[in-house]
Amino acid sequence: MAKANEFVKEIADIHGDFPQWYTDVVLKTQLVDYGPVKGTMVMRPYGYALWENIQRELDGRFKATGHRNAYFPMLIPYSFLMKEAEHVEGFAPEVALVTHIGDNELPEKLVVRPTSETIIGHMYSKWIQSYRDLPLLINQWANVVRWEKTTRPFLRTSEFLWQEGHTVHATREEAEEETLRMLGVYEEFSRNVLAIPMFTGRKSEKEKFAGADATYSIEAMMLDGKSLQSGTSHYLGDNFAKAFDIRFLDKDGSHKYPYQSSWGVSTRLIGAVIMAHGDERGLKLPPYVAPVQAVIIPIAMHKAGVIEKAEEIAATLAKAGIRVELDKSDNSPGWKFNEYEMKGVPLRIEIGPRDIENGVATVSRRDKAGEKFTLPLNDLVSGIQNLLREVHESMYAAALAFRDSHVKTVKNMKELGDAVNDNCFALSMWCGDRGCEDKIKEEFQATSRNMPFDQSPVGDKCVCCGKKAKYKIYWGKAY
RNA sequence: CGAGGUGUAGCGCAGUUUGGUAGCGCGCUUGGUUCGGGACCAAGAGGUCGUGGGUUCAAGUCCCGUCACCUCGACCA
Repeated sequence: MAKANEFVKEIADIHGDFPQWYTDVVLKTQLVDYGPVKGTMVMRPYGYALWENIQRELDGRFKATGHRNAYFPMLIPYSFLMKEAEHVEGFAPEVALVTHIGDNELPEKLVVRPTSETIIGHMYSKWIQSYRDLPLLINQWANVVRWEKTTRPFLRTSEFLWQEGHTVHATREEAEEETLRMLGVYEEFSRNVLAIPMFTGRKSEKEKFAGADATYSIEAMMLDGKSLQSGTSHYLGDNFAKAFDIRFLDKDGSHKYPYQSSWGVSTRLIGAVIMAHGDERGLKLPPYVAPVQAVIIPIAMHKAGVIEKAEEIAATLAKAGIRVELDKSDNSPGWKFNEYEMKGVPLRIEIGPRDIENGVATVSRRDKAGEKFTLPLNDLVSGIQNLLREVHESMYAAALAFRDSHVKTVKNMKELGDAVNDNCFALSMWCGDRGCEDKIKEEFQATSRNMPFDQSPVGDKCVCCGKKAKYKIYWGKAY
């Protein structure tokens, strides 16, 4: 881990702010390819399989909390975007517009959705009449388009895949509760599935979603000490309800505006996985989302019985629900070792004449590359299942230890600057003024990440202006 | 949009200064030998040199235009 971090620092120094190894790894491991249009990506099967596993895990959690999936159109009338003042201002500069069909100009421009609050708001105003229609708990899996100026595979692409939850509640309290519940789902998912510890908390006014009353985020620390906003959950108040005239008749017989939440995570999570766990050898995928959890590499394939044994083991593991792949290609074993380590496959199982003779398989863990040990063939399924769990736990522990050692509590601007320039997050008190946030951005290229729910103070003065502090907040350089 | 850079085989590049047969590495194909940490031998396939025009007996190379992409600064899941 330490070695990987040194490597990242070194590369980061050479190539500016963004580590080149990241792009190299993404391309070499065949997660994605560049698309023909700048800033778009083609998700290759290996990368898409990773996304499918993330989807499946998340979707199960959404269902378990009472949500249902639906789908809304990709094209949105431009006028919809205009209905919520802050929302237009936030998104208009980066939306793609459809202006023509063939040679005919459209009477009204269409927006390729950058997010779906507006079209969903429009539909919800038709769907919701009574308090009996609430709460309305809906999620959408979709693609969105945001034309950012600079793009990075997974971290910031012109088009990306995500899920967006859009809920409607009769009361403010219920909507706020939902906002925090889903933030909690994201945190739990990150910890138990992606093996990434997240800082959860509220974003500053400056950093919040255009049109929201409050935005909460999960923030992950990458191995170069930078922050990646990995998911957000917004409390929308009644802003969109008023803009789209969503009203319900309450028990007391009066019309009321409901309160809403929206929340989303995207393919950016794949970027988080790469940069929170990966190293100079390539990917290090957390077992519960790895497209291939264990790869079987037959040794001396031409010798009698080797292939047959490897196939038998593959079938046994697959039957037990382990995502297993047998590589029968005629590449040399050494080549295969490097290939699957680069691709981040958590476990490698070697099976050769020597193993068969001894009734074992030779196994190696990606998170502890180089170490080899043996497992008895007669109990391989539980052996592999235990190892997958252990790999997950040690990956989480390593990420947490790294993060803990890269957070510094700071009292003044010098300490804050030193911390973020030393690839750390800074935790400080803050007066809450936009001016101080702007100043920190200007001086150190660091932005506020979020304000943790545990607001027990680490001082009483703002780190920047020295006035009485209102909040405890994390700062960091971010992707 | 401001500054800089690059376009030559699937990928990475040399060749451009000084115009003269289109090259190298990896990958790919075929055959053989190998196989416990990125194997080796042999034979092959693969090119409108980003693009349009000009100069010249002759242009990847020189001149003019144009397009695309990359890096760095202002916006962002």
